[in-house]
Amino acid sequence: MRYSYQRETIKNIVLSTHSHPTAEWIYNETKRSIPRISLGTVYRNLKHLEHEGLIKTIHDGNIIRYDCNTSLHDHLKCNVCGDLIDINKTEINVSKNIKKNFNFKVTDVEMIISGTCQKHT
Amino acid sequence: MRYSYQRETIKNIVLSTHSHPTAEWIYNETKRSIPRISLGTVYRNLKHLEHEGLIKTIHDGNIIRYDCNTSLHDHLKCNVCGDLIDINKTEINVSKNIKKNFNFKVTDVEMIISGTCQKHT
DNA sequence: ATAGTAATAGTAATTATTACTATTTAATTG
DNA sequence: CAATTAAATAGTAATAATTACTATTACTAT
Repeated sequence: MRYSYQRETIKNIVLSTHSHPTAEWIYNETKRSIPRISLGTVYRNLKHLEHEGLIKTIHDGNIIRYDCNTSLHDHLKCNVCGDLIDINKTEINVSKNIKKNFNFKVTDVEMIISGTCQKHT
Repeated sequence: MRYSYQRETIKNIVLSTHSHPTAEWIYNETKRSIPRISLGTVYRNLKHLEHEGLIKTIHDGNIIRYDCNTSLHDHLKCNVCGDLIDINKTEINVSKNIKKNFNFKVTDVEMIISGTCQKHT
């Protein structure tokens, strides 16, 4: 992987927020230091960073968000404000049971719990 | 809700398969009996059927699939063949714990477990 | 310093979904 | 039963997120 200033900048931006940003948000942030950056460059580098295991993707409805928290965790999604809240994995041994019962080799578990967060009570 | 032959046909098609079809697939199936049906009609009626609680949506990556199984269950997604396999809810009391620990009112839990299914071992 | 090639910018294309509008059709009423 | 009304449709256009393409730029090894 050859060095690129664009990728380094994108990496720093994504790793410095816990807000589960979209590609569009990251694009706009990156433009602040690299005004001529291309949206394609952002997408390409986010893929690279994911491949390297530095970030993870979250499928939030039908848009993709990026998460600098690569540890095992799930998300609470508030239907009112749209916020995604990190929570610890609620079911650690899901893989083992699935493997046993379905002969299915688990590589990833993605859980999104929707509802209303405490801000709207 | 006024009767429509289109909606009735779409409903029967979705309720008669467990293959978690996409809107496109449902559109093509429906065209076999209603050749001039519009894709917009399919989307609109799938929304209606979901609203009535007759079907559920599954967010598979960034496309939407439709599921006639409205009971509480999760999905195994095979990364090789793309198949979605129904499994019973692995964590029934997730809502209660989340409610308690995060003051978050859960309305839906969507979990997709990715990996490799038994067909590829 | 140069050559080679990976990465980029800018733009076009693609895919899934939603919006729009003139026309059709189901249901209601006199 | 014919006329009225409004919901639903067909066909098309628009939108949004993402990917593909290509000429140019810029890292890096020699």
